[in-house]
Order: sequence, then structure tokens, then C-alpha cells
Amino acid sequence: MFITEINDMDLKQIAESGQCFRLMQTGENTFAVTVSDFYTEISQKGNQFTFSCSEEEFNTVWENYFDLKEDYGKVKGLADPADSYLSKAVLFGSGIRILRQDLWEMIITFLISQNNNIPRIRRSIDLLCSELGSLCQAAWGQPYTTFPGPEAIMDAGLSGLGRLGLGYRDKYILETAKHVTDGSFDLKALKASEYEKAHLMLMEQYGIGKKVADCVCLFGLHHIDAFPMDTHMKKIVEVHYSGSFPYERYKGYLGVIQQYLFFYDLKAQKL
DNA sequence: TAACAGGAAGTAC
DNA sequence: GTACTTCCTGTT
Repeated sequence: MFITEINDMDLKQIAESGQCFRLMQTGENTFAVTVSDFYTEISQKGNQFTFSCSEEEFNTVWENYFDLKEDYGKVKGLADPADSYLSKAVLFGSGIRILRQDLWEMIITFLISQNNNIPRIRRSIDLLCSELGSLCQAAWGQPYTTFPGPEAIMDAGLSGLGRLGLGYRDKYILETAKHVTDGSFDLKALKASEYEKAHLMLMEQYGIGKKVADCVCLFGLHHIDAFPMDTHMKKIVEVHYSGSFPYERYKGYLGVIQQYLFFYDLKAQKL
């Protein structure tokens, strides 16, 4: 167990922000999260966080995952006070961070996300993990499943993917798994690439268009200037920015700004 | 209650 | 510009 203080972080907001689908709320103030082979449970009270893992694992895995070296207070301070919509969005989603998630998982996750809704995306990913992932056990006995790698997806084939509610996206996922296993889609090279190059490499894949490529760049590669333009963002830019967003002003943090705006549109309008 | 229409973090053709 | 899978949501 490891207890620490973290500012500008709200697990509930992050879990609902649509950037990750495997940060699960398990109690009023508790969450469970998995990345590659690691699993931890976290409870939050204000800015006090209790991780169920060791301090060592926190330092090697979770500090990076939650992007704790970045000062999000500073980023929020950049918001133009004259921009009342952005100011409200930043206040509303003040505990959002851009997680440093697994690249392969992000590729598959955002392939699933296209023309889809969040509850259904979550359900597909849950099924994908429970059907094709590996069953593991935390040090204290809690079972969890990992996200299936490309080989597991290849083994499942189209018939194995059929029960997961993926719809027409199943063939995109299988094709991507195939290209990763045969080496024609090199994830290491993708990781080593700059944003523009990475975006092009992603767009070459069957089923990955501009928007999904930007999501993978932002959430899987931490290219923080990626600005995924989906239906919510199109509407926001149209309605609140007369069709032109001040990209230049926020260069270096565009992805974070996008996430505040997206989350505000997603959640606040429904209250 | 159950059926139904409309919509959903888009992309390929 | 249209088809695409299937589930979620709100409305009869």
C-alpha cells in the first residue's frame, strides 16, 4: 500500500472522460485500473490517494500512467479568462489528466469507438478482455484480466470477435492485429515517431481515419498537441468559437484543452 | 410494458 | 454522398 498526495486529479472525472475505458469505479471513492500486466486499486479523498500497490510499483508504473510529472494547474492557468466557455469547462473538469496508456490498447479501443457510444464501447472492451485477455491475480488475491495482445486477437479470428458487439469494426481490429504480428505495422517505430509521422502511419491502417489516429496519438503516444475532432468538438468549435478555435494560443497543450472542452460538452450539458 | 426511432469519440467506398 | 453493426436512450 502506498499513500500520496496528488493535485489536479479526480479519478471519477478521468474515468468518465472518454479517454480510457478500463478505469472502473468499484466503490464511492475507489477505482480499479489495469495497464499491461499491472493492476491496482486506488481510493481518493480530496487530494489524498491510497494505492493498493507497493511504493516501487507506484514509482515505476502509476506515476507515469497518471502523468504525475505534469503540472495541470499550470495548464489550466493558460486558459484565456475572456473565453468564458473554456473557463467553465476547465473548472468543470479540473481533475482531468491525459493518461499515458498502452499504445496497442489505445489503437484497438479507438477503432471500437468510431461511430459508437460510450456505454457500448465500454461493454465491447469488457468483453474483449474477459473473453480474450489473460486472467491474472493481484498480490492480495484480486483477479483481473489483461487487455488481449495482437496474437490473442489473431487466434480468436472473426468468429471469436463476433460475440463482442463490435459490429463492422471487427474486421478493422483483426486486420490491425495481423499487421502487428507480421511486422508490417511496427509499433516500436510508431512510438519513436514525431506526431505528424505517427499520425500518417496510423492513417495507413485499415479502419483508422483522422479522428481515431488523433486519439491514439494523444492517449497512446502522449502527443499532447493532438486535437481529435469528433462530433462534440465540431459542435463546440462551431457554436462557441464561430468555426475557428484559437489553436496557436494553446500550442503545447492542445490535447489537454480538447479534453476539458470534450468532457464539459459530454457531461455538463446533461445536468 | 414493449416496441420503435434516432443517435452514437467515423471510416471506407 | 451513402452504407455500415449494434446498442443505448428517450418517446409512444
